[in-house]
Amino acid sequence: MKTQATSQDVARLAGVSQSAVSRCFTAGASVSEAMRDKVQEAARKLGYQPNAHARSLITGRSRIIGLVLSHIENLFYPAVLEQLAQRLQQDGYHLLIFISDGHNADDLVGEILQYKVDGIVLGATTLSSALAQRCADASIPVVLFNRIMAEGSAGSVSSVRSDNVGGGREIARFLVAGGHRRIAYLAGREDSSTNLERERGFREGLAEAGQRIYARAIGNYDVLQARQATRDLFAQVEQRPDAVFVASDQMAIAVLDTLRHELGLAVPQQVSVVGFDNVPQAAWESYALTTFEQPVQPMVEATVELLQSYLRGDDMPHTQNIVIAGQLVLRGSCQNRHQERVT
Amino acid sequence: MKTQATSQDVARLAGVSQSAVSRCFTAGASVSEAMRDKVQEAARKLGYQPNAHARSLITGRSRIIGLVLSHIENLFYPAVLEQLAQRLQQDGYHLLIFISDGHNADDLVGEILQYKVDGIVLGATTLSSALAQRCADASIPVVLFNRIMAEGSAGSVSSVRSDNVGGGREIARFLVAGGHRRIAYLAGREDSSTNLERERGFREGLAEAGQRIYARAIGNYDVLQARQATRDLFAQVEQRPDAVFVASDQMAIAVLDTLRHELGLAVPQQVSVVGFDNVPQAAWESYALTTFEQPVQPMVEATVELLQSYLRGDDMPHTQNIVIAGQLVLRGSCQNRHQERVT
DNA sequence: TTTTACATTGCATACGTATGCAAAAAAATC
DNA sequence: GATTTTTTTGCATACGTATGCAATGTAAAA
Repeated sequence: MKTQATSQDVARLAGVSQSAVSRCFTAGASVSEAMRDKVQEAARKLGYQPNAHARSLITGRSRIIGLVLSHIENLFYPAVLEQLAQRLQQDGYHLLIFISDGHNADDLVGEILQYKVDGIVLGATTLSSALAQRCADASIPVVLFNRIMAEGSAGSVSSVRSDNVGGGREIARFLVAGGHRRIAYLAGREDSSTNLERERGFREGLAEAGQRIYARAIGNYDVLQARQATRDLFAQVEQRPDAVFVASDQMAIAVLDTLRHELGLAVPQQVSVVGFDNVPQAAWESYALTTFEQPVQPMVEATVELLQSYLRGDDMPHTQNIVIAGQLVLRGSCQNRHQERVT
Repeated sequence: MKTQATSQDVARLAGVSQSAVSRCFTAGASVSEAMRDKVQEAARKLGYQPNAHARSLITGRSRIIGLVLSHIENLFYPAVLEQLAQRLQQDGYHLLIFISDGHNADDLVGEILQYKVDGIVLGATTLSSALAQRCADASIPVVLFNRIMAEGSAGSVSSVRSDNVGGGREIARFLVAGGHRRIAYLAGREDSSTNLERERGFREGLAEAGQRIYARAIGNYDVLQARQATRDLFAQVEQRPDAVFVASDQMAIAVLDTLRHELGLAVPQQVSVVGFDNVPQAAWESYALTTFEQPVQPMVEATVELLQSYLRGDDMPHTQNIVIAGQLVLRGSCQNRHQERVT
């Protein structure tokens, strides 16, 4: 159980002072060529690595970003995690993971604060305004990823999300243009900002064409509930929906399977299905799900930019809500119903 | 930009010494009822949270575990990450994420050492023995997750993996028992321990029945390469394979899509397909993939146990290789071919 | 009451690094 | 060569906590 080498050890071996060693490992410090060589040589011999904790203690920055996730049922998040981690790593930051089960949010914020993280990304849970205020008091920037705060919350919490309203609207227009007349909506968690926005846009889009949601059920972003909701929506054979917009790809895939394998309905011939997210699995040929893309890479980029401008101490609006444009991705799960009417 | 409260601040407000505050936040320290109340009251008022970096500086433990991942294309890892993070969190540990692209392994180990992590879990990359030695020198326990070191490596590196050999063998027996006579193998990365072991077990199982691998191609655990490999395997119509064992579910799903939608072959009627991992997507009805389960929960549990016994300083064999038993999960992607022969 | 044991508290120090300041050394200017 | 300017280096200190040690207070035993 050896103990790791410290800058003191390196200094002793190299015959210089500890501060000289420190300067050799600090970008932009004033160090002569000879000194650098001596120190690096000694450091290499001892396998020295600066102690990040001691460093952060004195600099006041940990170069750690806290990422809060809840159960990652949503297939959208693995890619987010990977890209965010990779992007931050380029800049010398790293992600510390916190799993929220929805009940421990209070303890969780405490733990996060202990690590004196330089920033927090909330990926899959929402923060009560009290907790957000606590982070703000500690002057830690918080970015909500793919969600926004409930109305009227205190605290300076920024957010990055895709254009949920626009996406919902575009999907409505697309389905209407495709000749659908009985368009259903399968909701996610009713209180989530993603669901609220997508549904709002969807209703607007339908209204433009004088339509309304023909039938509605709730899936809570849960696969099993989505399956049950599908059974409910398509229970009465007469006048069943001819299209359904499902609030997430994850659920949409479950809907597709339920329609095809349990209810014996053909997609897209009898029912068109549209999802939201464009998770990798939506492209799998067996599903070929038409969906609205949430562009992970730009969203991650915006998140990192937001954090960094905080860290640089830029003067900027205290809180910023960034919306990233997405686009409809057309695949095989929808059909144009005009032709069949004509014939 | 307020600065966060320190134990000094709390001590001043509560009218006690800094050490008293420290003791109130240290489990098992000697503190009177009255003292605890005073301090907690003051701490609450100031929103005090102990500084984890200062703490780890003095205790020598960071309560951080480094998790190294490469590009998480493999659908097996999201569940691992979540469960591992959650399990460690229960014990007051947290995961710090490092993404390896295969080239930066050297820098990566340096960065990990800077954070003085209490342990390292290598999830999706392999470590050269030199780097493993470096961690061993720093007396940091390393656990390889789902992989083992190349032969003859130095360093004390433990591992947790599923029974790849047994799984391969069982799959071979199952396919043979199902009356298949032209059984193909689609390999993953040829130098990976998972692929080597699965293939070895598979060959053994076939040999028991006097069979051999009828055709073989390489997918490198990559979806696109797996698709190309599928085309190659099933190129000649005559005497094409009647079954294929694919080294990962991820690839197996791509194989299924290629067979059905590109080559027009019916699964399981014309070809049986077996995967490995039992990722959640294997259960989706459109694939219904027969596969060998790698049980995430027990593997995570074993990993945590291993780390903790190191941290407790238990006397134990310097390096331990734990194999977790899995089981074959039967779904619809395979068919028994005996009947069709009889008729 | 006196002695002994024990629980509680404060003092002082150490963990490993970064950085302001002054001293020293080197380079540039005259 | 003398002086000024610039670069390089070491000294000393601070970051926020945990902990050994001694001092104090309190309860138990005699």
